[in-house]
This record gives sequence, C-alpha cells and structure tokens, in this order.
Amino acid sequence: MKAPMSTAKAEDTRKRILQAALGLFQTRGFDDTTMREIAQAAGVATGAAYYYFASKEAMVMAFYELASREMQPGIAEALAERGSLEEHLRRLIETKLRYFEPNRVLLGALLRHATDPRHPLSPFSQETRAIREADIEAFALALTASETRVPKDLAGPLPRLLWMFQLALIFFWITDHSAAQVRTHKLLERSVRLVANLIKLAGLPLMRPLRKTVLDLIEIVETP
Amino acid sequence: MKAPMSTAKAEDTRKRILQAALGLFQTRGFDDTTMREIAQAAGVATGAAYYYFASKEAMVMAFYELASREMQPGIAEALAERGSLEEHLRRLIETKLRYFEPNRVLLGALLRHATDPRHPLSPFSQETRAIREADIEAFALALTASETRVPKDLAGPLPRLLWMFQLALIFFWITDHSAAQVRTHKLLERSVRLVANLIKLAGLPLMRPLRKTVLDLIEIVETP
DNA sequence: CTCTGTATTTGAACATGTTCAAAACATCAA
DNA sequence: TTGATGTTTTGAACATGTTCAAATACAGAG
Repeated sequence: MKAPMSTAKAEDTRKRILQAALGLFQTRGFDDTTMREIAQAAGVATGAAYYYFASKEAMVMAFYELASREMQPGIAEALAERGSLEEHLRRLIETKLRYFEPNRVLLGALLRHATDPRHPLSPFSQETRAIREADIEAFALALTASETRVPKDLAGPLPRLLWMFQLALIFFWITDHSAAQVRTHKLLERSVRLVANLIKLAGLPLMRPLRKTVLDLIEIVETP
Repeated sequence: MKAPMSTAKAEDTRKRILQAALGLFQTRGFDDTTMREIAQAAGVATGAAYYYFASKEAMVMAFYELASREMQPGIAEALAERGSLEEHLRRLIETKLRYFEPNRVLLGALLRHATDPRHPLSPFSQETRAIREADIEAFALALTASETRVPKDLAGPLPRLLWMFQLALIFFWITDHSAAQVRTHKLLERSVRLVANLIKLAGLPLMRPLRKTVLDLIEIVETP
C-alpha cells in the first residue's frame, strides 16, 4: 500500500509523519516509541500513519531508502579519487557508516529480520532488491575504479560477496558498544586489508582449485 | 521468572503447556498460534502459561534446550566412530539437523533475534551461554576425536569458529525451501570438506602470516 | 483437624500494532 | 455552483502478547 502522494499536501503529511517518527526513534528508541506518539507528534490521527506506511518498521525502511539515496554523491566522491582496492573499500564503507552514524542503533530495528529472506524488510528480500542491487553496484565500481585484476570466474559474484562482507561489518557496528565504535573501525581497517589481499591472492595459478571450490559453494547458495 | 516446579503437579502442568504449544506451533506455525489457543489446548488459563514461561518465544527456547539435551547421546555416538575431521564434522552437524528436522521452521522463530546479542534468546546472549558452550565443546571433541593436527595459536578459537560455521549452515537450512533441503545437504557436504582442508592448510609454514592476520581479526571481534 | 503461609491458577485489564468503515476534503466536469 | 468521484483523514474497534491482583489449592505446623 505504497502511498500515492499525488498532491503536495499529502507528500507533506507523509514527510511530517516520517520526521516525527525518526525524531522519536532517535530520542526514545524504536521499541519505546508508539504509533500513537508518532501520530500525535505529527499532528495527525493514528490511522494516518498507516495510510503512508505499511508498518512501524516500514518507517525505518523509508529512512534507509532516503539515506541510501542521499549518500550516493558521497559514495561517488569516495570512489573518485585514485587508490588501491583496499583504500577504495575502506572509504566506501566508512562513508556509509558516517551517513548512518546518527541512527546507528535504529538500523538494528531494520536488521532484525535479516535472517528471514521472506520478510519484506530483510536485506535479502524481494522488496529491498532495488536498493540492494544499487548497493552492490557501488562495490563493482570500487573494483573497476581501483583497476584490480580479478580472475574471470570470480568477477561475477565478487561485488555481491563484498556487499555481504560489508553487511557483516554493519551488523558488528550496530551492536558495538565500545566508545565511538573503535572496535568496528579497527576491524574494518584490518579486515578490508585482508579482503583486498585475498582477492589478489585468488588470482595466483596455485589458488585455482581453492577458488573453484569456493565458487562452487557460492553457486549452491545463490541458485534458488 | 524461571518456574520453581517444586511439585510434580506443577511440573506436569508445565509439560502440558509446552506440549500444547509445540503441537500448535508445528501445525499452525509460530506466528499464527496465540497464547490463548495454547492455554486452551493445555486446559489452563491464559496467565498460567506466563507462570511457567517468560514469553511465547521462551517456549521455543525451552524446546531448544530440551532437544539439545536429548541429542547429546546421538552426538556422542556420532563422534565415537573413527574417522577424519571432515567425517566427524559432517556427522556431528547432520545429527543435529536430523534432531531438529520436525521443528525446522520453528527454529526460525528463535533465530529471529540472533543479530542482537542483548536479546535473551540470541545464540550469543548471556542467557544462552551454557547451552552454547556445551555446543562448542562438541566441536572441540570432534577435533580431538579425529586427531587433527591444529596449530597451537588456532587451537583455542577453533571450536568456536566451527560452531559459528555450523550456525551459519543452520540459518541456511531454516530458510532452505528446496525439496528435503537438498541444497543445504549439498552445501554441508562441500563446505565441511573445504573447512577441513583449510584447517589442514592452516598448519603449513607458508600460511603463518595469513593465520596470524585472521587470528588478529578474531581477537578484535571476541574481545568485549 | 484447623490454621497459616506458599505455590499455583485464574481471568480480567492493559498496551500497542494494526485494520476499517465512515467522514472530510479536493478536484473537476457540466 | 453543484454533483460525482477519488483522495486523505479520522478515531473507534480489533487482535494479541503480557501483567497483575485476587482466588484457589495445598503442604506442613500445632
């Protein structure tokens, strides 16, 4: 039931509701914010929220979509400079974390359903496909921008693999309670270096059997 | 609010409630089963369920604990025979899947909160620690039983790593809609072989730098 | 047996995400 | 302006997980 937002006024109402929701989520947390509070803060009736958003969680999704769109220029910029794959990956992921930073904890509410690909809000769902593919494209760009030599057979799945690597990092980040999430940033730095090195290694003739094995596994996982 | 179950009658009531719940979960699914239905099926008032179980999900947890205890002999048996690490791992994980099979989908309800280590039902939570450690112990046993040569520095974290590998497989299994979950079994077979081979490779002198790097990452992740 | 305190059980009340029928509003053709 | 038609808004009603004060059952002391 995506809202049609034909008129400017409707669009405005939608924005007001979303803004009220995000504000409350940030100050009181996702779970402790009620739909009635959101509606009241936006100056509308409870039901209005459901005219524009399918559910409470869909509001977090709307935030995610918004943020994803907004950070596109930042990402393009991060990938524009020359540099190694390691640098590109680190800049790409750091850019994302920076954008999400004010709503770090909130993201956890979204990723609750990560493990169920049937759930509309799962990062693996049909519904989030468009945004996911755009995301993966950024990693493909990081590869070409850094002029990394990638074995032919690995080139196809690699962007998606990097995206999943990033997703894992984001998971860690969300529940990282260290000050300023230093643990995540340390992990990011080291793991990105490892990943970049592994990709280089993967091209060695010696590595061919291992690479084939891994690709075999990937195919099992990705073939529906 | 763990129930004290001092008397045999209370114990019986608890059992009846749990049985009613699991029966309904299996036929109607977790989400479509209401607490009122469960209470009614158990011949008890709605509130009684909460006297014995902290929440609806805690019932799934109770099932998990029960199953874990019941499968101990089966696991011991699977690890008793001689065999390679690959064989031991495969048997160990297959044994678990077999035990969980009738409630495969139900497990999904438990693992919903996997990504939040603060949630009591997360496999990483304080509350599930005892059962998790016992689980990990089984993998330590698989290593010793197969007389696998493991580098000193890897020996400590390895059982936990294998446990996480298994957890990932279980996740895949839960949402595997292929007939009889053939995809999971294929994946299990191949990935276990890969893992066993990687452990062998990890001991080579050539691999020392890579191993150190990985151990470094693990330490960042595991140090709270 | 009766009394007393504890364990168990009850069912109504509560909180909150969600649905829905009706009302209010907007647009535009005649 | 008026009526028709579609869009937006309302607020009560609903479903369901959970809490809680009160009622009941029960074990053991005297």
